[in-house]
Amino acid sequence: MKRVTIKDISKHLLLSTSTVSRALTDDKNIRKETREKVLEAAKELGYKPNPSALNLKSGKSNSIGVIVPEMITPFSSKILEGIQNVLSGSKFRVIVAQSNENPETERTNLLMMEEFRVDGIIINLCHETYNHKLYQEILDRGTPMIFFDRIPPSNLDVPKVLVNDQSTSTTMVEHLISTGKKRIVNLMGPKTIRNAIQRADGYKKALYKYKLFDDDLVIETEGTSFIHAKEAMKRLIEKGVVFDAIFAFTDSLAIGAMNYLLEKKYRIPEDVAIASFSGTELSQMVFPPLSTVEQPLVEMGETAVELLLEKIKNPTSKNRFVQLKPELIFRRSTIAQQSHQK
Amino acid sequence: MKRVTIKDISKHLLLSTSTVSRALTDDKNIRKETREKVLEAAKELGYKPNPSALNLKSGKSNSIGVIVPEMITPFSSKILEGIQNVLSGSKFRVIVAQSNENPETERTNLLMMEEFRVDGIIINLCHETYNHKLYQEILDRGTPMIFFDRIPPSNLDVPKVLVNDQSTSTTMVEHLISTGKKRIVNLMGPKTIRNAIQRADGYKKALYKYKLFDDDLVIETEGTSFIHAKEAMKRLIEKGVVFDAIFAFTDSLAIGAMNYLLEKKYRIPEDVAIASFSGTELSQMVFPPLSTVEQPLVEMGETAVELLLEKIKNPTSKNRFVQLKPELIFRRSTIAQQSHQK
DNA sequence: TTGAAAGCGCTAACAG
DNA sequence: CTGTTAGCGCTTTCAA
Repeated sequence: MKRVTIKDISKHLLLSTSTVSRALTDDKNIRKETREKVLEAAKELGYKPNPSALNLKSGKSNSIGVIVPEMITPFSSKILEGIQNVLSGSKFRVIVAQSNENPETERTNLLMMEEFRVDGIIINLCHETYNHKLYQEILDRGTPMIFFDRIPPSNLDVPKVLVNDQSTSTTMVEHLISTGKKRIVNLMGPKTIRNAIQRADGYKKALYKYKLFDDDLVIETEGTSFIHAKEAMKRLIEKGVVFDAIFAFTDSLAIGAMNYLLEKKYRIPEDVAIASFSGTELSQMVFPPLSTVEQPLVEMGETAVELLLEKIKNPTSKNRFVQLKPELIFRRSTIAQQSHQK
Repeated sequence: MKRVTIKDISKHLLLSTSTVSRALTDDKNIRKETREKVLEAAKELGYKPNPSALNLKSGKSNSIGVIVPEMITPFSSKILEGIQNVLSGSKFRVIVAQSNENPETERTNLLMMEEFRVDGIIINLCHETYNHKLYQEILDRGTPMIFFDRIPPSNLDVPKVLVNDQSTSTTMVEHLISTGKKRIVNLMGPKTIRNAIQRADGYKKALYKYKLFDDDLVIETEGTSFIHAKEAMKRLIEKGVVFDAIFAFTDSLAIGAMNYLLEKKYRIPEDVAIASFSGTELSQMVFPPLSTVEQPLVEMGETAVELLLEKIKNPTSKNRFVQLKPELIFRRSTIAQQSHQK
């Protein structure tokens, strides 16, 4: 019941606590046999270091805060998997908080992380600018922050990791064009998210190139849930816009749009092809499965921690900006199959 | 940059640290004006207590460990939302770990939580019995544990929270029967999960009642992902089993089965109706949307923390077993709509 | 009502 | 190579 401390070991072995500490910390100033004796006793007595004591001493909390906008989709889950890959077995623990797409909640989470004295924060924003000042303040007060996926504007000099939204979007939209589609909608997500704009830019580039662009084809959604996509599709159709394909900001939006269309008896992809951008299991969980830009999410998580550990070790290190390479996956939502009855 | 400590306040005010501490901890042995003076100075200087120091003193870590089998589906996300609802603004922080449906990883996570000296653990098992001994050991060593959703066998006396799997399953299956279905498959999930068996029992009860039971209709899956459902469906069909409805253990399994059938040109629900059990957004994200037993997941998370806080406050308190009431939601996957062209 | 001092578990500077 | 001592930030006796 009572935890074994370094003192217990020292009493047991008739040594001083400092000697025990030295053995445990692999200090050079100790005789080999002594160290071994201590290590053995530690194991025997079931000694586990007390993190609070370590933390008090070092002034660090040995924990890393991860703040994500949501955990409804498997997106954040994948990121966390990457983070845990790197951190498991290390002294660091992971504290997770969700902002529920609400910048005020994000603010609370950030302040909470600071109070907990986390050694660093890894964050995926839910609004591009809302908490901009706070990010700067936290950085100034000495907590390193790494941004991934939805990052702040470039006037904030911080380490970042994401995929190249723009050029990948262009490629995906070109794929749609290559299948013969001419009226491609961009279901672009909210303008308050940087990536939505980036991906829209990539989309535009492709459409300009093939002289297919039309303002009516770009439609903003109020949020990122599948419900927002349904609303947007409704608006679009009521407005009388004709379209034969959709390029959506995320899997959730693509799915919302697809379900709305299926309900209205559209055939996918014959009447309307759908492509999305994300890389979560969701794209394979719907029918027909979605063509999508698959981001290397686990790797993104891993990279984010690595950038953070770098910053923790050397706070004055240069702020790196890592771009990962996504993969384009083509599935049934954009490629018709020859039909055959069951 | 440097954190403000209680000492800084004491120097600033020419008081002793103990007085400052008293003011901050709402001790009665302090003059009102002194307290106010201290509080004001604390605010002015931007004082934030150092959790590590508190923890070292109290021997507690003021953190709560949450261990979930997966975060691919929004299930755990909802639970975490409930947990954060109760805990936000409290002194407790939440440490999350995923077991990836692997009992060995679960074991590692449990030991990690113990090393971190969490004040308690909230856990959703990934295997009914694998780590049974370890649960008991951790409890014996003094860390309270609350189990939710997938709970251990009843010979482990611990607080638990879940919904009534069995009787709710019966009701849902009776719904399928009421729509005229006679050959209802139970896609039951792995037998190593208690709830799978419970739900199967509920299913059987309904089928016995209406004399519809047939051993061939019960099919176990190897795991809980949508891929396992596809495999199971394939096996079932190859075996030549005739069926007109499916009752699935979870949303993921229901979705996997549905997609497999849609691919094979079955009509849902006309050829095969599908009902599931879970309560995540997933059931609404597919087409047709799934009829499902919607569990109050946020509430489940809230209840779990409350049970835990109770145990933390009073370790000898009786182990409560809370059953929450789920809601049956009927959607298009079991109820055909009159068809009309777009 | 306040201050001085001890101590939570651990590390590290300083002696020996 | 090992022991003594101080101190991280805070709470809590014990005295005053």
